[in-house]
This record gives sequence, C-alpha cells and structure tokens, in this order.
Amino acid sequence: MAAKAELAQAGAKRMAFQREHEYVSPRGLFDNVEPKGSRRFLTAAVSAFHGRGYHATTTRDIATLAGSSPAGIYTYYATKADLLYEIALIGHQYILDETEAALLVTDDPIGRIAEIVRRSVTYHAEEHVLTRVVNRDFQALDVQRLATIMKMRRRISTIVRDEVRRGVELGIFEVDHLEGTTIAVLRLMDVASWYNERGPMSPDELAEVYVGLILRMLGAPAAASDQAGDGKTAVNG
Amino acid sequence: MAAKAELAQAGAKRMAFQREHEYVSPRGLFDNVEPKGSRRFLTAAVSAFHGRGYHATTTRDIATLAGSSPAGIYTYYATKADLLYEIALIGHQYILDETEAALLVTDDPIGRIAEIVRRSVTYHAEEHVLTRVVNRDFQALDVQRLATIMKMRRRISTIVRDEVRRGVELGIFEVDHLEGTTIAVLRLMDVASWYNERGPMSPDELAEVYVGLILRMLGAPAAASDQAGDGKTAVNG
DNA sequence: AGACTCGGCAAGCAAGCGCTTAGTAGATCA
DNA sequence: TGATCTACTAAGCGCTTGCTTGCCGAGTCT
Repeated sequence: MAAKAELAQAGAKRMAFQREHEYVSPRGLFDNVEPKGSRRFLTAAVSAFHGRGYHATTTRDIATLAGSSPAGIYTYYATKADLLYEIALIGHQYILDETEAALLVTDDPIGRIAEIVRRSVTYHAEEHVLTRVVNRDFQALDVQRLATIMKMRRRISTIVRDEVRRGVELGIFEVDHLEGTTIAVLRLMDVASWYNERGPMSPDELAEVYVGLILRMLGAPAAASDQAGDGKTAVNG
Repeated sequence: MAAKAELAQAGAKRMAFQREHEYVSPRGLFDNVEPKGSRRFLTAAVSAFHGRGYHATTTRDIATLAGSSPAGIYTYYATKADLLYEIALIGHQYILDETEAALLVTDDPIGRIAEIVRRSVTYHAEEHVLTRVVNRDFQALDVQRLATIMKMRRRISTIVRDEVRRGVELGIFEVDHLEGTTIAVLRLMDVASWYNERGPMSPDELAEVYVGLILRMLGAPAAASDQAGDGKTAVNG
C-alpha cells in the first residue's frame, strides 16, 4: 500500500538524519545510564542542545536525532527539562569526581592545582560538545534543580579556592585577591566554549599550556610548571 | 463604561510592571539611539533577554517591560531578532572603540595591555546586564548578522594578540603559546557572567586585580602592574 | 476647520510548541 | 497457541508564539 511505503520512507529518513548528527561521548559518560533505551535520547539531546541551545531545541528535534517519533521521548522522560537535568547531572558529577580525585595525587598545592587544571582542561576539551551544553544551558533549569547543580559547582569552586589559599599560606603562591583569582582559575579551566577539535592543539597539549598560565597567575615559582609533574610520571620520583 | 475602566487598568498594570524591571544603561549606551521612541524597546529587550535569554523571551515580555501592547514593538522593529542585533551592535561597537582607544594611551605593550584590560573589565562590570546579554545571546543571530558581529569580535582578538606578540618580540612578555594565551586574556576580561554589583569589589578595584593577574600570566616583570599606571596619572610622569 | 501624519492599540491569525492518548508490533512467557 | 508486557507510533489537543491587520486619537500642517 502507498501508506505503508510512506511510513517506511519516513523511518528511513529519520535514521539517515540521525546518523549524520550523532554525538558519541568520547569518555563514554552515557554508557552506564539506565534504562538502556534512554541513552540514545540523552545523546540526541546533547547534540541538539549543542547546536541550537536548550530553548531553541524542540522535542521533535531530539526525537528525530534519536531516530524516533516525537512521542518516543516520553517513554523515558516526562519533560524536555528532565533530559537537560540528567545531562547536567552527569556532566557535573564527572568533573566533580575528577576534581576530588586530583587531590589524592599529592599534598603539594602546586601539584594539586596542576592536576586539577590538567584534568579539567582535558575533560572540557575532549568533551567540549557535552560541556558546552552543560555550562551554557544549565541556567535554563527550574529553581530547585538549578540549586542542586549550583551546589555541585560550588563544591568545585571551594576545592580550588581552598587549594589556592593553602598555597598562599604555605608561601608557595602569591595572590592579591583570593576570590577574584579563584574565579579566574575556574574561568580559564573551562575551555569548552572555544576549543576546536580540528585546531592545532590536542587536549593534552592545551592542558599543559593552561597549567603553566595558571601557575604563573598564582605567583608560583618560575620553574613550578616543570616541577608539577605531567600526570604520567611518579609525583615523588 | 466597564470596558473603558478595564482598559485603563490594563495600562496601569503594564506601567507598574515596567518600572519594577527597568534597565538603565550605566554608561548611557542607548541615549543617542534614533528614533527616540525605539529606546524603551531596546532597554526593555536587554532587561528581558538578561533574565530569560533570547529564545525564552517572548515579544510580549518585551512589550510589557516597555509599557506597550504586544504590537508596539513592530512600530520600530520588524522582528525580535532585529532588537537583538541592534543591542549586539551597540555593545560590541562600544568595547571595540574602547579597545582601540586604549592603544592611543601609550606605545608600551605593558601599558597598552593594562589599559585594554582596565577598560574592558570596568565596562563588563558596570554594564554587566548588557554585556551578559551581548556575549551570551549573540550566538542566536542568523548567519549573516552573526558574521558581522564575529568580525567585530575578531578585531578585538587581533588587537590583543598583536600586542601580546609585540611584547614577546620586545622581550617584555614571555609566552609559551600565543593563541592559547590570547584567548585566556580575552576570557579573563569578560567578567560579566559572574560579576555581582552587590559584591565587595567595585569595577575599578576588580579591574586592577585583573590587570595584575593578566600581566603576570604574560610573564611581565614582577613590578609591571605598578609601573603600568592606574589610568588616572600621567603615563610618562 | 479640515486633511494628514504618526505612534500606538485591540484583536486575531497561522504556525509551531510540549505533551497526551489510544492503539499496536514484536518479544517473552505459559 | 494465546496472554501479557514493553517500547514505540500516528494522530492530535490545547496553548503560546511571532507577527499582521484595521483602526484611532493626538498633534501638526495648510
């Protein structure tokens, strides 16, 4: 029947469009999300939000990228905002874990800041599609969910601020204004908004440049960025 | 008549709402916009975009803030995007003029960078409502208008990059990676996204902190930020 | 006074939005 | 083989959106 052929064609068109605009998390951040069937909607939403922003993205955009009908989303998510929230949680939880893990590498403030910056920059560069969405669109969340995300962001800020302060107290850093400097460090670590994966710098190279810039900004001794370790050799070697 | 009373009431409600959410440009950036009648729609749009973002703002939001009916906008602007474009042009033209003017103050790369940073930070802090809109929502523009804005942004980047390079060539700065460092400087100067006018720092104080941070990041001599002048005393005094 | 201009209004249109509903193909069980 | 469940679809509802239309009162000119 003509009707059936039309339907098959619509399905094929959806799948073609889907493959063209696929987002696959370089670090596999969505590989363990349950239920399994929801993953394609999450990654489709990341891709759609990345291109147009949350508010300009329609549920039909997301459904098309996920290769489903407009109603398919609602099998797993009650609202468009639920999708954004789960994405924001995953992205924020990951960088929070990374930041906390960086503290375990060493006690030295220089080594810790270097490790925090290194992990954050490589993450924001490799996952620039995800982190651009997370760091730009989280502000579209409703007040309660926004508060949860803000709490996670504040934990990261606190870790950085504490480490900078400790470095100052130990006479390793020299900082005029703690709060302004902390925010500067945090802003520099988020390279997602401008990082270009087809540009000349790999995430690792970029990270080393930014470790150097930030340590210098903190007034660390000139040779500090060499002493800070490269995250591959032993710290106390 | 009851109908007439209702209309008067609707008008009064509009005006009350308008005054509550007013945006007035601290630097008077909209004072010379023509035609005169369009100004209230521009500032209303800045206020509305600031609160919700471009895509989440409705033309009715803007009209209400401007104290007009939904149709009032279209006396001056054909589309919602036209409003955003004029706002983006005004904001970008101002900081571009400021950046170019900073070059006239001195020939010294340290003095020039200091002056650029000082002007940019005070502008982004004082006009944080406008600059937050301009720097966040300009990406919602259509391709052609976006290209015009991007060209202005690139001119600012070029000025900063050239000055950093010149400082390196003169042996005043010491920079590992020119492009990464230039972007870092540009990112740090935009304090709009986090500046809080009820916080402890005035725009001028914040600017001096950031002049210091950035000059240190560029590897300028330790005493550079003192030598850089404070923008009030004579440069060669 | 009468004609004209202009800023603004009430009303409303077409399109697109988020989301709902009723129903079904296909896998899994007995 | 038939019952049951799950993931999904076609269709569409109610509402909001950006924008248009036809109109009008106040000010300005002749």
